[in-house]
Amino acid sequence: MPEPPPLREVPLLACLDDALLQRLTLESKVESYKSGDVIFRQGDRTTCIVIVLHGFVKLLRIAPCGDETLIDVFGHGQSVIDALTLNGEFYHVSAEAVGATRILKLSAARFLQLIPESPAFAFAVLQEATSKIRNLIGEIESLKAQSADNRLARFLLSLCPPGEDRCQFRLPYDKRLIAARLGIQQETLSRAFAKLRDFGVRTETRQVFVESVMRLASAYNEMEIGGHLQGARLQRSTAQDAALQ
Amino acid sequence: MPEPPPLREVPLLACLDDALLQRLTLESKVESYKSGDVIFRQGDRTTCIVIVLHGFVKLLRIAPCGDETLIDVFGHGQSVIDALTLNGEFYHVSAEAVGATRILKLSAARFLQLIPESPAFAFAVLQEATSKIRNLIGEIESLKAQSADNRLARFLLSLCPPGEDRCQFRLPYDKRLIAARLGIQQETLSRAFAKLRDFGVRTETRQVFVESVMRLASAYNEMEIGGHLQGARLQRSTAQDAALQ
DNA sequence: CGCCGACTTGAGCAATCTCAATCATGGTGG
DNA sequence: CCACCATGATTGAGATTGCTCAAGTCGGCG
Repeated sequence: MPEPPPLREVPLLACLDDALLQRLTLESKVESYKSGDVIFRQGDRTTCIVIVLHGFVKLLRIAPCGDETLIDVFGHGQSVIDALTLNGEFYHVSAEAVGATRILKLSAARFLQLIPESPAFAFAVLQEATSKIRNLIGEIESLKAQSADNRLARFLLSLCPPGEDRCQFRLPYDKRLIAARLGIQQETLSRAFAKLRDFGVRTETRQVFVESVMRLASAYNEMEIGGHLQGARLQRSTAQDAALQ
Repeated sequence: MPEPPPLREVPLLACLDDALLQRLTLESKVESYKSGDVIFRQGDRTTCIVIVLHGFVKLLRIAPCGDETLIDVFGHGQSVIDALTLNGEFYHVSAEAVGATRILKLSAARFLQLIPESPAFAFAVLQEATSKIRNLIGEIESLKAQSADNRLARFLLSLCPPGEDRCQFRLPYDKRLIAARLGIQQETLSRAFAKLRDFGVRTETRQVFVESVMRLASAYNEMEIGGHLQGARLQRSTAQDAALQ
């Protein structure tokens, strides 16, 4: 179990000098949650910026009818940037602890004050935001263009420790949550794992053994072809009169 | 056909004083494209920030196998913020003109210089980025939790001019592109339109007539119940040992 | 030992895709 | 002015993917 990392190791805060870091963390607090606890709720007024120190935090969107859709999962050292709003508005997602979790809560007000004061900080926040955008775009691509099997393969590839071709690792959280992350049901996830067995992926509950990352990667790339080229090449679209309304 | 809007009307630039706006636009240029022209290509070095003056710009992700996935569509006055990278890196998406389009290309280098110089500008950029994040989150929610019919209804609702209950409007671009935006095939889109006829939505090619926005909105909300409550309420997930790897 | 939760597996069903045919529509050239 | 072609849109039929419901297994823990 890693100790709460020095705040310097949090990318978002790495650029702050001592004085600013001081000011930012003066009103901050470390909190612990148990699995399922709500950290903040969609619709509540934005009061704090959350940084995960230990464990995982999941972000959900809650529809009027009560449906919960998993948006993102954050781990060790990550800042929950999706929730950032600049005008003291309201959270547009809810955050819950996954397993026992420890987080740092920064005051949103202080956080926002610092942006104009420190260009480096503003830059770091922007960096975080653009990288999150890239992330979400990848997610959308995945959801729109890939099958459940593909998405699982991609997910597993992202978990393989770099460097080794044969490797093993633990799934970071339970399969129900992984399924939600991939946008499928747990039964479908189970079957997707079963299909990957043919490509050298074995699982024992949480533990995953990958015979060859290369093989898995090429399976990932060929699956869409192996199936029958489902990914639609977009046609040209015309909008002669592109005037809206 | 609206004239190219004064740059002051572009939200991203509204906060700049004359001197800074001058500096930013010194190296900028206005360019015209015809339908399908590539504005920038995924993988190319990031050289400019694009603002749409007239027409539409679509963003695509291109997979190694050649599949193109539509990520986003931008219209009049919007800045193509998804493409922003801070370290003079590479575009991670491609941009193409949809119909005849006129855009403003700002120098990315100048753009980045301005961020530390003007806190207000940094704030505006960040604002744009966080609002894009909200947007993409909505997209993901839609893709994960809603049926094709729902997504179309939601899309149409977003196009209805505010205030009126009975209304009509033109679709901003052709149905193939709309289908791609919703993550479905054009045939499926066609059938989705057919289903909405029962809820007072009629179409004549590009023109859409909505009998009652309220009715459409309630159809949108009830469809998931009317069907059979497909949206999975997420279960609690445990991750006792949440240590990654 | 027995329960509970997480995971797996099977069977049938629903949503969506694919392929193919048809039908408008608008522009073009004779 | 009209035949003709290209493009977009619609519709039908069958294949596929993923979902739902229902058992059944496995492993840990009181």
